[in-house]
Amino acid sequence: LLIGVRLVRADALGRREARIVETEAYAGPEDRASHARFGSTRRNRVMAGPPGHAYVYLVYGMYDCLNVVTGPAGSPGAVLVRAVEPMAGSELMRADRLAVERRRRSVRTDAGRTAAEDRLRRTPHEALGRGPGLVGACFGVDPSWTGTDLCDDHSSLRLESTPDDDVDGADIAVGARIGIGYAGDGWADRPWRFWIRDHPSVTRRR
DNA sequence: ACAACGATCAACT
DNA sequence: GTTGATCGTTGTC
Repeated sequence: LLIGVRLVRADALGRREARIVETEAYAGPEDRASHARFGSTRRNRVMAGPPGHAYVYLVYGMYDCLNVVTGPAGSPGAVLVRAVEPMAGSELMRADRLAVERRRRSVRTDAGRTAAEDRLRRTPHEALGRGPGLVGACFGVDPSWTGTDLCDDHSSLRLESTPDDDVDGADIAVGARIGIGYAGDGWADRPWRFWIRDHPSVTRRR
């Protein structure tokens, strides 16, 4: 399980670090909610590769979502990082989230501009990475990051764990995955979403 | 070639 | 509780 593990991006810009507090599991072709459900394609082919690599895709035309490939090579699967708690480098996270807002506003009317920026300025620390699209924005990743070896200490984007990251099993809540109603009975309600109960950085109920 | 549709978020009522 | 923004991927013709 990835809950409690640190997501780290370290490069010339600096070091950002966040604790994973919410995830969702996606399986292979049999999972009607998984990107692997159509077999191997150019987009998802990394899902069938060796575990521990990044799979980043664009959703709704504007949000980049980060997944960690799971399972042995040949068995496609991935875990979506739905939310993180910032631990270090939150200035960089804010900067990249602002960059996303600026990108959006270039095709928007003047009216919405300052409102979005002001809101980000008021966004509390623990809410910076509260949502899969926001995780991607905080870490400045896009689909070109697909294939990055997250288990390699030399990768600028990687996973790290420390003894502090051990989570008590009793603190982990389980439920249905979000935003996959199209998958149908038996898959849409499959309890493959995991989060730290009552954690402030976990996405809210809808 | 073309049309439909999301593993979302924020701003509305 | 509803809706608009925005575009690559996928399935269909």
